[in-house]
Amino acid sequence: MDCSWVESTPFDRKKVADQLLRGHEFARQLQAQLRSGSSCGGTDSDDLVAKILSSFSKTISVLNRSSDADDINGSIVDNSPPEESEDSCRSSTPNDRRGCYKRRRNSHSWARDSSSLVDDGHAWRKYGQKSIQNAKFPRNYYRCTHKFDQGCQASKQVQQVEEHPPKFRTTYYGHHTCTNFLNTSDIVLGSSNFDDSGGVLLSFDSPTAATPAAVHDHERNQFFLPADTDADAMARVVKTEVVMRGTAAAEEVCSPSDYMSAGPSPDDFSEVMMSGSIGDFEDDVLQFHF
DNA sequence: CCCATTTGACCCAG
DNA sequence: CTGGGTCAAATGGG
Repeated sequence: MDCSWVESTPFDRKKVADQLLRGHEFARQLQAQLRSGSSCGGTDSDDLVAKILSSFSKTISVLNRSSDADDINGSIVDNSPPEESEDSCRSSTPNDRRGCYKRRRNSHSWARDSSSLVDDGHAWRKYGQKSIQNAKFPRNYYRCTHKFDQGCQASKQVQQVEEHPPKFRTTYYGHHTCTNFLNTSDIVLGSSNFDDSGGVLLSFDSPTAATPAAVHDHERNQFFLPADTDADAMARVVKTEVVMRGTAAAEEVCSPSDYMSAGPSPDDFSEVMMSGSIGDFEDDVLQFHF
């Protein structure tokens, strides 16, 4: 229910809706190309990816300007000096934890289902476990090990959702800003896991898309990549999504204009992939939430 | 001794 | 008020 940015200005709202629709349309075209199988190395695909990137970059840029630097900025980068609310309240009154933490609000998240507990290449520290109502299995809460020494805001929840074919749902929140990766080379595009399962579902949810136009045409932007989608094509779509997310973080570090004009280099992309912990794609579903 | 996990209490959003 | 997310003391392993 957090749509403060939507209410900011009608001008921004229209801009966001326009850019989302553009991105949506480009994505649809890209999807068509992927399905027709004529995308390998084609300049059309690259062109579309560039357009999608541009649209979503602009969208994020507008969002970053419109929001009060709370949700989007705060959840992605903790570049700003950490407000000492945490420390102060902890040190002053150890037994009174009222107001000592903020519950995560509508931060970006994406979920993946897997049949086993796979290592995503990041160091996680478990900090909680809760039994969830109407759920057979407890939910486990993890944060990045480098939350405090590097201010990494990434966290994840893992919950077993099925027993017989064991199925674990991992939901990731926030982005890794830490630099500790266990094995980077294996994580990104180095595997042939793309083609041995039933395909991958990419779902770009938009919980903040209260914009009428956006909701109308953009309720759920899904890409289903068939099992025979080649790794290259898959990488393009995922790259699109990941760079989108990386953009917001990048804009905190460098200036938006830098990013917009130059665009992400392949190196940037690799780094974003890492920090997003988009790992191997052996699993069934990979789902993003914005 | 250090660090990760466990676990009950605490806190907040809905 | 309740469910769920987080904290932090206690505990255990290396």
